Amino acid sequence: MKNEARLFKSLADETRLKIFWLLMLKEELCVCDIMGVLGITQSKASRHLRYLYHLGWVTDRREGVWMNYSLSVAPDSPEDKQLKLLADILSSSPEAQALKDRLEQWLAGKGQNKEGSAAACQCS
Amino acid sequence: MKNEARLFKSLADETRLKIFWLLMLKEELCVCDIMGVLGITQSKASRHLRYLYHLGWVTDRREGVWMNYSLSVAPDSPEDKQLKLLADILSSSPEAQALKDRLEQWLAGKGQNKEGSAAACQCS
DNA sequence: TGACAATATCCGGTTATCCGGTTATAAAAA
DNA sequence: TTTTTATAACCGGATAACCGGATATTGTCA
Repeated sequence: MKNEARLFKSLADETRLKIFWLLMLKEELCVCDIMGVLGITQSKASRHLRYLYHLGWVTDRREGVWMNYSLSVAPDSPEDKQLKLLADILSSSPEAQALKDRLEQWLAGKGQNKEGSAAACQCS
Repeated sequence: MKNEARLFKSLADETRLKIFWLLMLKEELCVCDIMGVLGITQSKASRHLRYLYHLGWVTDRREGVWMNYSLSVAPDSPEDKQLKLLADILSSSPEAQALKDRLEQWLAGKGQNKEGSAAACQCS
């Protein structure tokens, strides 16, 4: 059952849990979005995203300089059920609601400057 | 979301996962059952069981010298749904099936000697 | 009471995890 | 080509997790 334990280990870190939550809310986010919304260092954001990537939880999509991440579970797969349950658990947390607000605020601010272009990442 | 992370951390250890699985199969087991079926030291079995106890996943019931543990989730509670999903995930593992066999074998062997008494724990 | 059996806790050693800071890579822009 | 920007990988150091063996605790029985 080593695989199963490893699966849960990926959910056992608060930062990774928040990243899961953000990606369930938004579909696709770049590293600098995660950094900005969670207020963490680039090193930390990237490290956890690669961790999830190597486990197969997320896929990456390059868009010029930006690396976009999104959840990569097939609909109706066991992983999909697990994610739905995870969303259930997280959504009842007040902290998760606050994060949702911060995400929307962040994305709105991003849309203002250079709304024609792909993105405007005023990181730090 | 610290609480949620801690919750998943309790599932992130292979031994604890196996203990969960055994308790889902049998309802109530003493420490020496866990030791015997999993082939682990007494120290290890007891430590993980206390860990789960302090998290509220299991309850203990003293029966003379023996300490019996059982899952303590209320029916239809969020934790109950989590456990059902956990059972789902684990049951598809071949290792889990093997464990189930070993458990039945162990319990059968236990019933033979002293079948009138509460138990006969030929530990080690 | 003393001896014993099952379990809990303590001790130290090893390993894994997480972090910030730094450096390397890759794509765009100048 | 050089520079800049976004990201990935690497490097110690601090902390936490896990383990086996030893010891303490608790209940039972003679």
